[in-house]
Amino acid sequence: MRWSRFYLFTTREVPKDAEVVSHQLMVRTGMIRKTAAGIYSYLPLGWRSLSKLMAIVRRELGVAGSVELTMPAIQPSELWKESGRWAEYGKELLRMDDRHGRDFCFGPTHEEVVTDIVRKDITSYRQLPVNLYQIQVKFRDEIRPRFGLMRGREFLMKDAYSFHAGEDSLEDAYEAMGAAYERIFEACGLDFIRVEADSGAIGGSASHEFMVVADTGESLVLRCEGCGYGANQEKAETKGLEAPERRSEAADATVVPTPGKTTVEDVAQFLGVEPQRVVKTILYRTETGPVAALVRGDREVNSVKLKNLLGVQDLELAEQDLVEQVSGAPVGYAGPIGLDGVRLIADRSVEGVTAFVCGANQPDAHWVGASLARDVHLDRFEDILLVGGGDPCPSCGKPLTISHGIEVGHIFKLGTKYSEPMGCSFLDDQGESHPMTMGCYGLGIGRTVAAAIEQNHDEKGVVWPLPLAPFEALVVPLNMNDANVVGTADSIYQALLEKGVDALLDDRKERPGVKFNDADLIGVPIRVVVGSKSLANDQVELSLRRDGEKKLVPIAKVAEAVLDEIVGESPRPKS
RNA sequence: CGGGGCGUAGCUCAGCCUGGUAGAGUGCACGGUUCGGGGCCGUGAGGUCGGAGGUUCAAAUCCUCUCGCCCCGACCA
Repeated sequence: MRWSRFYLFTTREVPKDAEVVSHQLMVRTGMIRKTAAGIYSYLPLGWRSLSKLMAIVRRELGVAGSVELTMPAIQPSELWKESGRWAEYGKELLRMDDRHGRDFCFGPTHEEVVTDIVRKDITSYRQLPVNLYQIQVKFRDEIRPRFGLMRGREFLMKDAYSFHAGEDSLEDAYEAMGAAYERIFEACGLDFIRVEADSGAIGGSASHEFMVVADTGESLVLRCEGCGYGANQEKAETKGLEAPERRSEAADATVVPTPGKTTVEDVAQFLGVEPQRVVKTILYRTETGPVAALVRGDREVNSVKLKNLLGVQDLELAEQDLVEQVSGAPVGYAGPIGLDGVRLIADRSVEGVTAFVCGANQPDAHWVGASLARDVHLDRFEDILLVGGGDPCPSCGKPLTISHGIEVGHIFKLGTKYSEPMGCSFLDDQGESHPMTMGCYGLGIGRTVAAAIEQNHDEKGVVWPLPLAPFEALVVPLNMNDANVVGTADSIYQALLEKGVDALLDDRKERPGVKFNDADLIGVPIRVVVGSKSLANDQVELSLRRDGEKKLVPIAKVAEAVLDEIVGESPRPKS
């Protein structure tokens, strides 16, 4: 491709609405253009990188046994009503109606559509398993789209769905897809981790996320350096926290005034105890009534764990009125002692806490010297703890580290969540009908490319890993008025094309400085600079964007040398 | 959904408080110079000041409404 005929316009200015590097660079390099909030056009340079990723995805999913199709972006409400999600899915679902007043939505995901397809074709266990995928534009009406392609409203996603006669078959597909994801992200040169994720209250028996470690990531992941355990924060467990020092417990707990002390920190300081000795009582509202969650004062409740444990649909922090109604005191003074008519769920972190402090269920007062055994009767302790960095690993006990991650892929064992209500069933060898067991597998195309930039850039611009680079090599003639320079550059460019190298020729009549800066910005991995000085010795300059080291190469051997670099840059299989 | 901020040239922004001829840098066009890291000199084109209404002799500037965009928050008692 000749730059002068390509559609590629870089900018020096950083767009004011771009906060993260990947967004800034994608705009500055002319990869994307915002069309509306959270909605982007993919310009030619960006589309080339996205296409490279899509090619890798197609290749690896083929290996995993998934078959490509394309489903409609616009979906009829009937299917969503069948699965129940028309009512469940909130405002993120973009709904619309047609001229006849029929309801539709712009698909944020395609479980309903694919299930509808499969139930019409598959009737026997002999036809299973089935594994289908598509790469398609989706829409989720996010409250706050941000970070460019990282969290857009419209986005490109690969989504795959598998259908099985049973758990074993699902397990096979799940592993095959997980392995494919690892190959894909490895091919992209990404530093990623696979972590356990929450699989929700309904259906799913397992779920993993693929996270790219980056400070700009919006998710939190916990990892163990020791044994390789990894989980996102919603799912993460811990071996058990060290209990605060035991205290002998007085005969009775007493209520003390704590005027205006509504936070654990304030109460602990006011009473002169460690926050670990406070038991925190958090009230939630659910569709099955209020719930009180107990957690050690220095820790937080993991509401996802709590929600799963209770098996409820809705779980939200109780509003002020409900808190007063349930605890008889304003927010800040709830406690487990004498808290009637509310389900009490205690985290394991409170188990060993003796002589503790807790809210007295009356305004401006707390209990001190309370005892679990004497004052609160709890049958058991649950895991509803939000695990943090430093907590012991659940499998080996070493301290976990916490980091931000960008979720680039998510694989999920769905079970029969969709197949059952939608009647997607098959006959087994006994002639009995069963709903199919399903898996689904998502991979964010735009987000993965953004993550790759997030992880591969310097102060001058993008430093593309070769597999995702929009071009593999850039040929830069420095002086467009020098016929020899232009001619040599052109013949090198042609030679590269003949060898199958994805090459870009910067044939613009620009000053060298402009060309160098643009070259650094767009980050093409291999650069061939043709200048009159080295040309005098029949040499050109070859360098890699990654390290910038220049070496002189005879003109006749340039194409060969570029090929060598491409081979050298290609990811090697991990042993 | 709550709070805050911003909409002025293609882009980044001044001007608004204190009403009176629409500005800079960059980009773009043309000419010259330069030709290995966004060089220099000159000339020029380019703006319904987001939109509507109001106040005023006069509104980018003050008031009201509206649209768009951005940021923060949306929970730990």
